Amino acid sequence: MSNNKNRLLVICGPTGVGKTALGIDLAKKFDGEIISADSRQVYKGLDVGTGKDLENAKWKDGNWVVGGVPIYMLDVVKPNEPFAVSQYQTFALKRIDNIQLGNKLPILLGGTGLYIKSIVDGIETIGIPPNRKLREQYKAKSVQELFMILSRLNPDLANLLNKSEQSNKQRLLRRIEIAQTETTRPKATKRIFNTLMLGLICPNQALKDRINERVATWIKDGIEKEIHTLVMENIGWETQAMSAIGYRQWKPYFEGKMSREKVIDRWKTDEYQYAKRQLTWFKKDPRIKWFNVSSKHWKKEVEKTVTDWYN
RNA sequence: GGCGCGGUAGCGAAGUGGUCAAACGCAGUUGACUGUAAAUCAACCGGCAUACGCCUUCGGGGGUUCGAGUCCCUCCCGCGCCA
Repeated sequence: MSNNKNRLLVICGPTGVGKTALGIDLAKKFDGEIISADSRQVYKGLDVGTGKDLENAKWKDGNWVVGGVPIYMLDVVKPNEPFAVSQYQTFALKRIDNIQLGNKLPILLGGTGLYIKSIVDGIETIGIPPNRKLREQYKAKSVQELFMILSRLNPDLANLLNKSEQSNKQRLLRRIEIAQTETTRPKATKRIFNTLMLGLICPNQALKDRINERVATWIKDGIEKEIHTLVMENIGWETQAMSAIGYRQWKPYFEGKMSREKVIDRWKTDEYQYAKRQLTWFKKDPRIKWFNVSSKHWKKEVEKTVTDWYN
């Protein structure tokens, strides 16, 4: 396959900067199709609060199509099912292959850094599945104990961990899992693309404003009703899907323990904090070309960058 | 008008004579993160200083004390009860 045929355009950035709109724009101009890289939009039934922009969308052949542009990796699992990067990687890579085979430009678009990483860089240990038994067994152990266990299994790895990682139970459990299966590790998928990575950004206050506006819109668009439906369908608050921002915050409200107003405040704050975390992740990737959506000609600049790369 | 309770760092809230620049939570800042990633976790978080440290704080003012956020007096403000 020639280099030209192996293009992958990536659009990333924090929540609320307008990634989707740009993606659709570029898809139209460069004959592309979009693969969403969003860990919560994969869930069916989580529409309003995850910002799936489906107003003018049509469901066609098992996928959403907006303005003639297909968007894949939305609504791929039921809200009571777990979903992880490995599944994402598998499905998304297949999609990319298909799009390239159809001589179109795949556009990987989203705010989930790890998902993007799984496509662009691969994840070495991605073939090691979670060990539910182990997780259950070690659930009650302290962070210190887990660290000791890991140290015994793989001292070198343990010593590499920084303070943050050493205190992170979730991550420690995962590391123990990996250490235990080290010898039988399956080969990881590694693909090399001709990649252009675009990052969208805007000044802090502007981002905050955008987030506040979006939240207001989502409330108007019926987030409460959507959650009510999920609750009626017995989707538990503890599910991965319901841990999404804009959903989990409503738990105390539905239980009559918190006012609507407070829930919404909490929601906005969490949304903003999330955006900051996304930025922390993306900022350290030197391949990303950043565009400030508050500046005047950012779209033209983006188009120029893509054109230069495309030709 | 009387009695009672309370005013602590951006917010909430501990603290009752020294170990208090002041627990803890939230917010904030910076960051980590290769199968939960919209998750999970870390550091910092009065001012100045890289740091030893120095300086200014616990409603205002005045006292007691070697020493006060902590005790006394007084004033201001909020809440509750009685008038």
